[in-house]
Amino acid sequence: MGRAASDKRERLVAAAARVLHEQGVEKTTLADIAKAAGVPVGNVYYYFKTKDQLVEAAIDAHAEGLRGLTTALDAHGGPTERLKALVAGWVDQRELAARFGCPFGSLASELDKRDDGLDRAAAHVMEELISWAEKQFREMGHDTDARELAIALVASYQGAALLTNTLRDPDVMWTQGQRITAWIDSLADHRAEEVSA
Amino acid sequence: MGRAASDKRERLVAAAARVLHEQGVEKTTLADIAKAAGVPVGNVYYYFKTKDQLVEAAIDAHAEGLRGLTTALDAHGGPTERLKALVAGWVDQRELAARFGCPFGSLASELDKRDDGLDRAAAHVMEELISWAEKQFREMGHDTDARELAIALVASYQGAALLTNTLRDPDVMWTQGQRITAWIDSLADHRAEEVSA
DNA sequence: GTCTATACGGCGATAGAC
DNA sequence: GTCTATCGCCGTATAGAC
Repeated sequence: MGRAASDKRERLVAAAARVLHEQGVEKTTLADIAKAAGVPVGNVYYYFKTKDQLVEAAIDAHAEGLRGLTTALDAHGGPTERLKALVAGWVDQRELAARFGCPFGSLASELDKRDDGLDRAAAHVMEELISWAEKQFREMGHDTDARELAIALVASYQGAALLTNTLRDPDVMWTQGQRITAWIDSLADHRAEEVSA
Repeated sequence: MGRAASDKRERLVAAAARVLHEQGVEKTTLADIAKAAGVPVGNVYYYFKTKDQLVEAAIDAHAEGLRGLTTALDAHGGPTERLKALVAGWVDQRELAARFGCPFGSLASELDKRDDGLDRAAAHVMEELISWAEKQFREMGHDTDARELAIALVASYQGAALLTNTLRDPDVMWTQGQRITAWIDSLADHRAEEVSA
């Protein structure tokens, strides 16, 4: 595989991730993606055998982006700061969420209607996010309910993103982000209180 | 319009609401809905001019179902009990949520990708739910932040439903329902504490 | 490797018999 | 009012020229 080939493939995947977010999986045609990537329609099949494979590549791109984010967060601060930074990143994307919802959540929601492997691929990415958050809560001293808290965190965000989108109001995400941040802070006291007690 | 006509119309709408939830809007064909309703395919157009009008009728059915639920809840107990009963109802549907997500949330999420009026129709139903919850919080003495709390409640549920669906695990909804219920209880103390203080 | 032209199937919607 | 047959479009996927 040559250099130019990889370049077009990357452009297709990047365009797919963006357009699938904006339009949804079922409404998006290969022509839409090809046009956004600046690639002739029929040529898509040189890089991807089916539309589903292109969707899967877009999911993988989300997975890599998530890994890049969590790796960057792992480099600085403590678990509480890392979780709050995660939320802050979500709040920063509130304008996008108001227009199209959470880039990955709306994708997962749509893929969940399917029986093929694509729904499980999306589930795996979501699981990675939850696991990372779970690890942070465990570091904060929440040994027994770390996973429950991680799910509560991600659920709060996903629900806030859905309402932000449905109500077309970025302020919803901002307000809920404040709530979630305060909630994380209240959990940060957990170990400190036990230690000082 | 005769009796038989209304009957078929109702069957079509009921089938549409169910199949749209299970398969999603874009993946569902008129043939799927007609088959589920026991009505010949082409005959659908006697009752609905377009597919979108049938989807809109399904949204209206959700709206009426919601109104029936809130009306029933209004008849008993105080605002705290009503909100907890609402959550309990969601938890009871956790098996369905694990398979297909929240019946209305997944619909709203998909319709949000569209420009036509259907997305606003879904938004209106979501707004009704939020407004009802807001009223309950206001009755509980949360005058200033009732709407913020109502959005937090609905968002928590919608996010929990999304993760329940993605992870294919009804226990997620059960656990998060417990959390939300405890949270409502903690808010119920609000006015009592202020009064007793 | 890249792109054009086209085959093929499916779905929304219509026409018209009964 | 009810149902069948069918049209026309569009989207995926393929064949094959360059």
